[in-house]
Amino acid sequence: MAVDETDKLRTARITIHDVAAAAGVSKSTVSRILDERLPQSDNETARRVRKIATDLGYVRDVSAASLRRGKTMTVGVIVPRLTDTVMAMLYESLAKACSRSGRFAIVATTDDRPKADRLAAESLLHRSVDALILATAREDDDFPTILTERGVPYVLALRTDGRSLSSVGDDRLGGYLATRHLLDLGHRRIGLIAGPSYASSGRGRVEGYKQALLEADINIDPDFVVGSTFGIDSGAEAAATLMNMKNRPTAIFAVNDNTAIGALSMLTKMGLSVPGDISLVGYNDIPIVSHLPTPLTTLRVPFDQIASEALDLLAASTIAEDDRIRISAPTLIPRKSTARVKI
Amino acid sequence: MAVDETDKLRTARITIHDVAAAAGVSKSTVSRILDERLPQSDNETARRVRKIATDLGYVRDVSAASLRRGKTMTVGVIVPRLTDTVMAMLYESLAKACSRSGRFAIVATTDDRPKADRLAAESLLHRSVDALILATAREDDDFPTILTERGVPYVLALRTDGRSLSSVGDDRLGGYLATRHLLDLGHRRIGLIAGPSYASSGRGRVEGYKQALLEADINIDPDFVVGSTFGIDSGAEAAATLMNMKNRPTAIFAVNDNTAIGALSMLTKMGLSVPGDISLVGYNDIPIVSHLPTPLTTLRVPFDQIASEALDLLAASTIAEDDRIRISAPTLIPRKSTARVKI
DNA sequence: ATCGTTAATGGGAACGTTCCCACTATCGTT
DNA sequence: AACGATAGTGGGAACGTTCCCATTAACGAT
Repeated sequence: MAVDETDKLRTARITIHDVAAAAGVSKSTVSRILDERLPQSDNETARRVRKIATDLGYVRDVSAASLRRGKTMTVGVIVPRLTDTVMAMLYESLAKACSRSGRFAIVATTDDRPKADRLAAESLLHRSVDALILATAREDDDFPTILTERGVPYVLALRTDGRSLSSVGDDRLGGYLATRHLLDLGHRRIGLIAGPSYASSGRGRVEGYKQALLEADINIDPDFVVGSTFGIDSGAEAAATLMNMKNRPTAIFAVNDNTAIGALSMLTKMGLSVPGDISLVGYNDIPIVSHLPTPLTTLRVPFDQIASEALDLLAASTIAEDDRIRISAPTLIPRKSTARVKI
Repeated sequence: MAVDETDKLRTARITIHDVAAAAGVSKSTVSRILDERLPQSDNETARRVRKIATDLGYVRDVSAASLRRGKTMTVGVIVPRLTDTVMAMLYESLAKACSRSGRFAIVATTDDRPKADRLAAESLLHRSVDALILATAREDDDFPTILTERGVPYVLALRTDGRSLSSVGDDRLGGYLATRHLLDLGHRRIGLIAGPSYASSGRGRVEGYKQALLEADINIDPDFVVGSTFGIDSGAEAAATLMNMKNRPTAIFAVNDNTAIGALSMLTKMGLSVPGDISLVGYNDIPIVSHLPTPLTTLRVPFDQIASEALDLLAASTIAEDDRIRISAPTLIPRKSTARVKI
């Protein structure tokens, strides 16, 4: 008998009815008292019901609640891949921010395939997410338009298409700070590993770079701006290109830490010392770069803030036209990979 | 009017009723025909209903289905952190394997806090996952017991407690292969950065190391086995410890790529060349290690297979006593960080 | 021709919640 | 003392599915 009891407790789910019965009120009352969206009432009854609910170990059935409410309290996140540490950091920040507001973030990856964001979105929408957060925005993409047409709320993160609601880092500022840092160290010939043109993040950093050079009255040598992907290999190639020039740069600003790591490899391979022969700046401050043989000077991106702003944009019902793109400022983290230029 | 129509189509969800009405059958019939668990019937009606369903753009409401079925087709994954690339790889493999069986993997992180797996599990169980996959198992932990008592199906991945259903890599073999590789290159004094004792993965690799040395009739010098966490810094420290010995090793096997990267940093800082002065082997083959200045020799872990086996264990209703722990073999990937010992 | 067997169908009750609505009690106001 | 406003309560219908059950149709065997 006692066994049966505990057995029941273990398997059978405790519903709102059980709580209602135990408290001697109706299920409606319990539902209202436990509704986390309503202002928390502190009735005698309310307190008692809450106590009983926790004592009984009641947890709301999300399926039932979602079905009735028409909301799942779930946000879908689409990233190229989680093995890209930058994306993992973004996702962790988003997950944290979601849980603060009682929501849950689920993630799908596109595996870097260009149009795979559609599939990823489909799989997330099948799970009835309330909204999407995309970290895969490309300049020319019409995917946001499709989402709008389908009535799916979404926000772009880290990259923007310039039109959609977006929460991004201040890439222009970051690019400026990085370049300015190198200028302050006396560098005049600064190479840029520029990243792909489709990503707004990369483009912004390039603009910041140019702005800093202009301010310092330095001509922008187009040869010093080398395109790349965001991958490590590409960074290595770009570094080789820069280093094989006749009047080669004394410093390199890489569009992200991955390309910086690739550049570092290549420079080492070429027998150049960092920062002895050449200074190097990355971007993102992924955990590994502070532990490299030469800890990397880089820009720390406030992922937590970017995540908060993204959710904030989702929550807001109306958004002023000039507030559609939230921009969070990065911080320069000087480490060992940058030094005063040798004369 | 026409506007109203399209507007309705856009917002109002298409239900099984709509499909039934359009096909002139009952909702029960539609439900049965679209049930993906039943063998796909190819009636005249079945084909017609399926066609109409896709034409209308019907997608099953997961909340309603979950509520009624009592299953969510969702698997919860708990990892220490996704910024650990190994864990990101595992999660991506699990997500892929889940989607193959029509399920979805959601993830929660413990942020490396020892008992945070309870919280993570709680947050996942709140979302009514059907099962859990844990990559956080510790030797002495009673968390699995708790889960069993609560009747939550679970499988351990990458690490095992020796009792629970588990899908792991063959760490002993991996350790053996790594060490054997170094032995084959003529190394006799091989240092080991051993990892924390609570993780079965680390312990297995240590055993493999010892086995290889024993086979080669080499005494195991306990000083050559240095404990560590799985972190980069810790790898650096351990490498320093090893290199500061009077009769120091000519090769180091690091328990994972992170510690190997730390070790590489430290060795470089100490002015030692890899593999010129010292050979180095890592473990896991995370993407970055093939792009380091010295591409790292390491062991590739078959994450996809480990993920499949984990889901397989979840699916199996009964499991033979000797089949509770599935073991997948890793592969040695020789790169530039290991070379024949200098005489 | 009749019977039993199998296969396909539709009606309707569940799953656990939320939310609309009607109802009662309480309170301050005139 | 009577009144309207306000707050709290409970009944019951929804949300979209699945699944049990009863019914009908089809078919081969006797």
